[in-house]
Amino acid sequence: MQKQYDFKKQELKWQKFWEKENLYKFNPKKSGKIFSIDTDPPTLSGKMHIGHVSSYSHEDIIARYHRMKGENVYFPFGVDNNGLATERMVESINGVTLFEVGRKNFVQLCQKTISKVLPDFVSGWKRVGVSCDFSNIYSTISPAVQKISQQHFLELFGQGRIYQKESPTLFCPACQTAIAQAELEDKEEQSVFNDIYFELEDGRTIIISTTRPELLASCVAVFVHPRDKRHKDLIGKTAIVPIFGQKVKIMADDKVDKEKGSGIVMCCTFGDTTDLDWYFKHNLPLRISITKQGELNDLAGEFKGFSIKAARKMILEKLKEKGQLISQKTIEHSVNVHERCGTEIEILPTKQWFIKYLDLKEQFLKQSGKLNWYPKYMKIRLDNWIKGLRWDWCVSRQRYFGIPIPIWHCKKCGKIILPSVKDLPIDPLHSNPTKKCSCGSSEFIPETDVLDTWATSSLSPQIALSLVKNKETKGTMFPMSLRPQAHDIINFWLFYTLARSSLHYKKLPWRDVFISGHVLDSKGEKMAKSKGNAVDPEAILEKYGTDAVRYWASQARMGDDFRFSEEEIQQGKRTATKIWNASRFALMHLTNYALKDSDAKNLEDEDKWIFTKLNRAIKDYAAKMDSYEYPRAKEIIDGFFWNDFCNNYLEIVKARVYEPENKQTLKAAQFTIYKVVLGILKLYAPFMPFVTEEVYQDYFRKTEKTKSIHLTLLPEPEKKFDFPAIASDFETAIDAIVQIRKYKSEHQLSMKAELGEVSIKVKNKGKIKKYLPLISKLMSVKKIE
RNA sequence: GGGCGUGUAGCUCAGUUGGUUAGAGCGCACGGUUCACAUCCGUGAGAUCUGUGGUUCGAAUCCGCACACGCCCACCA
Repeated sequence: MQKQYDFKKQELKWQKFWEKENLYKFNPKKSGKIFSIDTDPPTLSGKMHIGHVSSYSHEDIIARYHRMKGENVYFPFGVDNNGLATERMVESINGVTLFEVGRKNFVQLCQKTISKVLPDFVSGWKRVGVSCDFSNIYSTISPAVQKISQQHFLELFGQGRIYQKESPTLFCPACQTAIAQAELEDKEEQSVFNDIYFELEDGRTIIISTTRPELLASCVAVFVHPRDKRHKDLIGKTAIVPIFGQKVKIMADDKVDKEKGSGIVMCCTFGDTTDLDWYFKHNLPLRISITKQGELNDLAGEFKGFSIKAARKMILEKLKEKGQLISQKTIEHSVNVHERCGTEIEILPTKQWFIKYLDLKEQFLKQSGKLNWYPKYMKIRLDNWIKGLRWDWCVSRQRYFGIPIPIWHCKKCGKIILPSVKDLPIDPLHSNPTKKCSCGSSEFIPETDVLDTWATSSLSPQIALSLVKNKETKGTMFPMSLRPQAHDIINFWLFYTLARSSLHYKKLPWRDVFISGHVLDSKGEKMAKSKGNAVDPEAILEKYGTDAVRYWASQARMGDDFRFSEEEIQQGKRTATKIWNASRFALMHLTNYALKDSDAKNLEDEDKWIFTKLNRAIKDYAAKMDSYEYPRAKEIIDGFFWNDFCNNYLEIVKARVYEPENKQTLKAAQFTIYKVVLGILKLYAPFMPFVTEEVYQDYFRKTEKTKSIHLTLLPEPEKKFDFPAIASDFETAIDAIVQIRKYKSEHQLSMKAELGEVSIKVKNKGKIKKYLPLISKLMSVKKIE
């Protein structure tokens, strides 16, 4: 063994070893309880960030723990390379836009680019030591996954839960697609609040304040608050919209904010979601003046063809000319933007496909209640979201690189034609139905929309399990054991998966849900590229090694965001070095020692003490791990290893192994060292898989036989090594040692200094009488009272 | 506006079902080792447990209120 632990060399070596040995390959035939993880497939959008390192470390600690408990762990890996995010990546890598190259070429380019970047992408996860089965990974755009997704779509169609409807939809003019409620994000924007005169039919004038004057052409009503005394007499009157001249009714609705502006508000189809509510509630006419491209249309007359922003400026100028713009003031307000591109969303009537599920809110809430939530309070977040749902799930997207909606429309009678399941996956653009339409026509119009990525990701348990080839085993694996994920996508991934599982199987998708947090910068602020405070995981892994970084990650409390801390990583590195070093030192004394259970007969009290402590640590550790409290488990093993084992046990046993009084006591010490070091390594293995493997391979493999520490079983508390009474007495002896050390420290003496004449007072002298010779020898003290 | 969470040593965090002197790591001070440790070990200082009112023989822990911070949702004309 080399003199110093070279993490770079060793980590790479063991990573390759695991891969070569297919160590983490799932074996469906293996006996034992299955622990299956619905791994979150990272989005193939370039680089792994520090948050990935953290969250996959968490999952991996859990996976490794269960594997070492003897469970058959199914820990699959997939990449999400379906949809808008991938399109954007492909565009930026290749320096083209999809509009330039056309749909067919673009899809090909996507496939090509994906296969190019995938190996590098996956290697990042391997470097983090994630023990997924990388021999068989899935991709959400693969034909197999397309088939699963389309098949489930057809199933919902059969249930009557898929419908297409022209309906006001959240629409992103930049991405040219419909988006879902969950894809909205708030953005603080500066805007101008414009006070505009409206004339009434009876000649009076009112003032209306708006930030969106370009929508005047879409104005369909004016609202006041029903209990606003100032405007009571306006209700029922008719106003004339400036410039465009349409006559609109003035109505009352209690959603109007009396304090805002003049307390009179115009309703346009559609300026925001309130307009939408009013449109439905008051049965208002539809006046759309904006196109999907974000320009004004015919209805806007002279402003047709201008962008929203340009038109806003022009209309304001015209109002000014006419004397109808009274005042303007700059305000900060938040607007709804598309989370993928930051563009302000519009509400436009478009034809979209929906999954009907608003009627199932109660059922979803019930399912949420049946899940085991870690931490518990995250359930409330999901429940609030479910209660607040207002729209059915819009699953169609007007994108190119996605899973096609498997539908044709008959050109003659308009009937919807579905493919049969055995022909899936299909792209209606490139294939035709196998039969004529019932009306006799054989001409079809393909559906051009693709499915929202969440419509596919929500089937992740089905996708993950599709990789399991053994049918019998697969049948027992749903619901899965665990869904690990971050709290930011509870409303997306977690909810949608729960909903799909409910719709298709009337079952929970998993038993447990584990929620992790985000990584903040060292000051506790959100990391963002724009702020320049993002941490590059490559550099950190390079500098400190994976074990050290995982050590930092494993301090994160479940559900909580936590800070990036280079100090904690350094602590991790120290721990890895200490594990390597202490093991090396301890095992140095075991050359030529062959483990024999009979050696346990001659255990000294310090051996019995450390065994008792180990038993305790094992028990506490397991309890914490079982409830996903790995930071606490790590603390337990840290304390046992560093304090009890290194600083106390090794220091005490040193003399015994250097100069043993007899063979029996030496062998008892060697027996203890063997067992305890191996125990420590195993307990650390889920956290620090590399350094523990290094020591295991170097010393234990030849005797333990199992080819990797990660395939061994965790130690269990053993009754024959439990000596509570002796341990308690021995603990008192250690207290006495502490008192002697204190005396020496206060007198600025070396710990080795001989205290011949000085007598030291210790507590509980009676209890530790039998240890006085040992203490006296260890601490070089003659007189102890 | 609604919901959730957090507030404990200079910093980051533990504190199980309320129970004798509130813990750890880092940092700090002092000392010792350097024949296991690109170090390590020891000793120590440092906390009116955010505030406030209550329940109790007893509260960091339970309850009410207030304040601060963070997040989610809604609003955002």
